[in-house]
Amino acid sequence: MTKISSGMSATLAPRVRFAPSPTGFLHVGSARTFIFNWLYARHNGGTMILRLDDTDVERNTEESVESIFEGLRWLNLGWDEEYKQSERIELHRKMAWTILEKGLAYRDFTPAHAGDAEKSGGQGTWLCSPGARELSREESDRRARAGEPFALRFRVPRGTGQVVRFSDAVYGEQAKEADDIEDFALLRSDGMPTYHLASCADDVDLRISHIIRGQDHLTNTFKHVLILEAAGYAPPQFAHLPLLVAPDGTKLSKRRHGPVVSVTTYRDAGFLPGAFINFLCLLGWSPKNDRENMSLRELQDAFSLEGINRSNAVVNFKEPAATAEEMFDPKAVWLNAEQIRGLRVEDLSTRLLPIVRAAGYDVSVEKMLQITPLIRERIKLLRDVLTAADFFFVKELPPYDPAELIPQKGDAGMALKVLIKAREVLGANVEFEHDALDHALRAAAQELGLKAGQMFQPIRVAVCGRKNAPPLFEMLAVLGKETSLERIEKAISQLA
RNA sequence: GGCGCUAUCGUCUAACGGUUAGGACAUCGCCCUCUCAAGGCGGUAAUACGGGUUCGAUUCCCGUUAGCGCUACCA
Repeated sequence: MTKISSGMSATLAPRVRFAPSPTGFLHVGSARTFIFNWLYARHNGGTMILRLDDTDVERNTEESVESIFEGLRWLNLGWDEEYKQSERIELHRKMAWTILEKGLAYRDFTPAHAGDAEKSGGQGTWLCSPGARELSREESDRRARAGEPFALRFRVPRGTGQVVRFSDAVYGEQAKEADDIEDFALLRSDGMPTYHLASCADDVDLRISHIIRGQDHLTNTFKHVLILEAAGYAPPQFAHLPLLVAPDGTKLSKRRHGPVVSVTTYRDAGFLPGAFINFLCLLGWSPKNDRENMSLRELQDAFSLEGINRSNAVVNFKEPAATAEEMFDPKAVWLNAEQIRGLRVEDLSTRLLPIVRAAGYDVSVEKMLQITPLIRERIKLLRDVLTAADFFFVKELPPYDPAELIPQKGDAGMALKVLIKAREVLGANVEFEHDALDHALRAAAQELGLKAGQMFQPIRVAVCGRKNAPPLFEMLAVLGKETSLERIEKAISQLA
């Protein structure tokens, strides 16, 4: 009976929505749901709708709304229409009364039951409050008029052998016996709509064609189908996404897993939004052709509901982590490093500069532009710039162990000899540029009868304070003659 | 407890019923090399278990086990 209209909506430009409830920060699972909806809309020339599902006044917070927008803004994908459920309550109630009028809902005057019965010994599921369902309409109306509070419940067609069905784009044909569904609430006793009602009423009103959401809603969908049919509407196309789970196997939650599940944590650690999006897309979806590092445009072109799989995906992270990098899923970090390397120097430099300045270093645009190519292949997260290039930013090097100056198979004497020679060579008329420095320093090594590595290491440590660093000549060129010589001088005095 | 969903290397995944079960990350080794990276090459590593169906099951069916989800006047 509903085949025709749902078939039609599938051929029209799709309308999809992301509907977070503002009860905490935007977490990675929600972000992925947003991204999949967005990708589906953009791939099919449809409309992306953002709807704040804020009917739970008790738990909603303004900070949460702000935090969700903050996360979405960083993703930088945008949306076409925006709604707030709390401003649409009348619409929801209207649908509730329609269902009541049809006799498909009833008033339940029993006080809210506090989910205690099922824990202790209670067999099976709670299905309805005894007596409430059988109350006559006259009696029900009378008590309501008298001002007695009630919740409005859906009258699930139990005992009729009816089976509720829908077809999921990801999980296939779904069926559940009405006997196994409890009389869920539509309206709370304070008159506020429940999630199920509000969601269905809004989806109808906003003409949502495809509901793409987490699999935790799969079993709720039977209730939604019931509501929609009772109100006289054809259900949209459903597509449920496999859940993102923590390394411990449980659904990601802010409560259990902390800030690592917050989108802003990734942002603050120095992920590129594109890499983060890319990573999330690969969780529960595959382009089926072994492509992994993809641009937003490529993701958009390749995206389809058919590519979504059915099993939960683990997001790896370590909560107490030694370094920021260890905290995140290695694949996410790799993708980020990969995309950083793919950035043009100017683009990367522009992203790096604010981070460097926020850390208190006064660095010019020009200087940053010189430094960037030296660290582009050495950083995985944008914030790594602070540890990878710190010696470029400071006037004086922080203290380091002079023993580091000693080269392989050498001793302090050799280090000293090298540095004195370096002071001489670099202090002379050599141009501070790669090739010239290369020639001069290699010649010096030969003169001293040393291997190139033995020559370079003391100089490297002297100018940057550590063994692992960008290539020496490039580094000296950026540091400049004055700073380089100052630091070599200091190293010499430390060895003497 | 009831109902539902899921099950391929450590992780993310690929494989119209016929493949030496492929790729990526991670890991290990080698090469390149002024260190560190990056890059190149190679290695280790998987179809949860038991029954069917079939000439032939990772693939289809049933069962077991395990995990997850839902079971609120939360969403």
